[in-house]
Amino acid sequence: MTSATGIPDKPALEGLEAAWGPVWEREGTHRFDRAAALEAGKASVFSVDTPPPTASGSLHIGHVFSYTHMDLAARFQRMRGRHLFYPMGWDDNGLPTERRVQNYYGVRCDPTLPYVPGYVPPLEGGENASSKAADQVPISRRNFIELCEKLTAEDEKQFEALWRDLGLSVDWSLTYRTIGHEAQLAAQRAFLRNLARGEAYQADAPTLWDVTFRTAVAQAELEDKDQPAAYHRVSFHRPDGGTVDIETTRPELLPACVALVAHPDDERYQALFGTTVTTPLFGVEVPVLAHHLAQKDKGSGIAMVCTFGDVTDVVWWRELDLPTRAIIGKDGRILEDAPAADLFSEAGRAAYGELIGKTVFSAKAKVVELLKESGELVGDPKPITHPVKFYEKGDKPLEIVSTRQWYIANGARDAALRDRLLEAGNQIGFHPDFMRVRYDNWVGGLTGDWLISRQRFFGVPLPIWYPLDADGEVLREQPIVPGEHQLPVDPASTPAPGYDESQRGLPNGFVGELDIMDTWATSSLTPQIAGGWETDPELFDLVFPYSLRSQGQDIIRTWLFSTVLRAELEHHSIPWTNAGISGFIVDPDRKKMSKSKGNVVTPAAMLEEHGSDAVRYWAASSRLGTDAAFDPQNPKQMKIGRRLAIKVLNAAKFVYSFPEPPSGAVITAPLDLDMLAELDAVVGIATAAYEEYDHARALEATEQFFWTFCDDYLELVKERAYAGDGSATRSLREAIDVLLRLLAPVLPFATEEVWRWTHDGSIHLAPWPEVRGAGATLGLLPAVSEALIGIRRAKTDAKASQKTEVLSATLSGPAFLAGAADDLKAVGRIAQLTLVEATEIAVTDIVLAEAPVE
RNA sequence: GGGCUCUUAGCUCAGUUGGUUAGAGCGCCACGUUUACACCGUGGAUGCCGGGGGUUCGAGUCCCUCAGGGCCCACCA
Repeated sequence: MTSATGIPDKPALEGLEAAWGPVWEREGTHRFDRAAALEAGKASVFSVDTPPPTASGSLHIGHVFSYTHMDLAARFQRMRGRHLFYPMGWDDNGLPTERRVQNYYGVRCDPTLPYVPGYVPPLEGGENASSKAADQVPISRRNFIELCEKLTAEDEKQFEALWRDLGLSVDWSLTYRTIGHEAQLAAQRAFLRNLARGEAYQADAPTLWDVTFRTAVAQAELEDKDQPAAYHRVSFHRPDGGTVDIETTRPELLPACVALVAHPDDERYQALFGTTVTTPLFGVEVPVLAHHLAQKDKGSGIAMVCTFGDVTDVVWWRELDLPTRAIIGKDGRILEDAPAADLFSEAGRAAYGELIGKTVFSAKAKVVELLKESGELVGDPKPITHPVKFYEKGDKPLEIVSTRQWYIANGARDAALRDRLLEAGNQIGFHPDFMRVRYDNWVGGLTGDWLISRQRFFGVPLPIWYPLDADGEVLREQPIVPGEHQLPVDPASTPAPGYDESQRGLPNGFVGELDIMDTWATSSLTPQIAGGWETDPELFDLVFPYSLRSQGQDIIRTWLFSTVLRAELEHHSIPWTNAGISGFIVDPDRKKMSKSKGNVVTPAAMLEEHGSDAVRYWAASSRLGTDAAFDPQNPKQMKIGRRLAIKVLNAAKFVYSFPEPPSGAVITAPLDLDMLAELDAVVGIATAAYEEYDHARALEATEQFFWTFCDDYLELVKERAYAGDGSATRSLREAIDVLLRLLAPVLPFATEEVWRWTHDGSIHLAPWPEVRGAGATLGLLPAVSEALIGIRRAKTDAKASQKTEVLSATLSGPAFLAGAADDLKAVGRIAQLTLVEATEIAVTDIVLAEAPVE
């Protein structure tokens, strides 16, 4: 224990972070006391499922905002006597890390290369390194992963330092990494159990594909972006020599065309249904079919179906049982061998030859050129802007490629599961409540199961092998799984159970699955990872379901949903009883603040400039779910918080400067009793607000009272306090003790500094103030304050100093004002005060002395 | 196209189940260096509560409608 320290002459906010952070660490202030929690029982635990920030990204103001909200709830509960289980994770697995490593070290992964021990990358800290793939040195998968681990470890150190500076009351002994051993174990175990129950399965199907990262992506990771495009009117040829014109934005997919589709009711095309037409340039015969999804008013009303231009093509392809003639490879370039090549006309083969190896973009230009030459392009392309699906982290449109992938059932194709998930959502307390709608909408709108496999390198491997038959064919439908005791396992470097490594890739041998799991497949298990699921049952029982999930609203469809899903599948339980959803930060123009704008102030610089308490105050003054405007050029809210924190230091110093109340001092003065009764009411409001995760309301009520306490009460009792009046000095100390604790969640540094002047031990482990039921107040403090304002106004109007003596004045108001008449006389420097009973409070007949009394 | 959310002072926002004369902070104006605080104090001015209609004794609050922001989802020929 750090013993009580002296009260400094000039208390300051500077240096409090550096002073108290290490003390909290040394004293274990934020440590989860498992033994005590076990003793007190599960109900005594408050467990927090913390969002693991993406380690390779940078923390921004939005993180500070939402992590502070979480910390406010945690600190409140800790002071309420709950045992806090408050871990922190780092999401260091996945694509953002890979991308950052590529740029930082100037390398890229090529799994076919051998491992080079002691490899030294071409760049170190090359933030401005070229991101052009051509300039990046190919290295082995193992070398690549080593670099990933190295870089994320560095990032995580910086993140932890920032969070400590911000004063997050995380138990830093409870950290995890989503690429770490525990996370891999939990992710693989959960997957194997999904597989055993039939919830995980593999399927060969058209998949949304990012050509830059060369991986499949899931529905939850999609983002629409408006893109320029053009309608190209193109003529197909009827057997009778006539033409059918279609409009397409993707003429380069003509060689992948498998049909034309129009609406069954469309009279213009009814005669064509059941006939065939031939494609322009390539001369492939394709059927004209009817389908209700075709829209009469779009383009020419008849659409070309290609494998695959968009998700509607996939629907048509599936429902009309069309052939697959894909021409786009996983690298986004036109394949060398077109599946329909033998159907092409002579000219078509020549045309296709000119497309091979081209990107979609250049292939399009080439096809348009050829169509113009052949006269099959009608008119000029009409430029449009339309939404196109992108991977949220990518910058090229997604293609649809047919691949074999792993999925987890998410209710999209299973009404019973979907209902269970909706019911789970109902059981969770969303804060604010309307955020549940976003969850419901997402669950209700799912169009397919969750695609969890990724064709990447840095992530948790799918723990699967496949046998090879005597001909060396991979038997995909007979996956080999490890026992749970073998986990975590990397099938790329460990042989399948029952096989020797020498049999890898050989007939009658085995191959390891190379795909890894999507990062959400791991982070959907954060409660299980942090809580020791299956590895520490005692702990898991204590903390699961968690008390609180805290997160941003932008990841309801990903993290929140997937966590509910995994908990439902594995435990038939909700993962947490409450979900606190923070809004996001908008810039002064009401636009979502984006990193690209360049006006981003780093959190570290902000904490440095304003102080952590000030930044926390800013976050705390916004309610959950509400977007907060933030102008980095003019951070007013920070200044207000800073002012409050400084005021706390000074007011407390002032209070403690009065003589200590004599032992046995009793609070008798009406004004003192009334002030404490008001404070009691504030405790009630703040407590109820925090219990509802309404930290902003708690802060507002507390802050409002605190300023009244300083500006009015403190002024009114000054004279009595100087004189050593026990009622006043005791009241002041009791009040400041309560106020400090009410403010402790928001201003952990300033309140701790002050608390330790007179207490051993941390304020953050002090009990939250109790409502004492002090009863209704007379309203004496506000009434006297009003009278005081009258006196002050008279002096201000007279342009006189507040020190000016009042020779005489008349105070009218309720009779109870008499109880504070002496206090009013003292602070107002009133020589003679006459009391007149009235319902309205007013100070009249004020006669000021000529000059201030020195 | 569907859903959610917001619109209150110049700015950022409170405003509970409808209830006197609608609040706070910032900013602005004036005054004041008072034995906690100049990173200060005191006082003051500031409103078609987005528009329109309705319910009610009474509407910032409830209902309808229109307009405008923001977000999510859907659509992508």
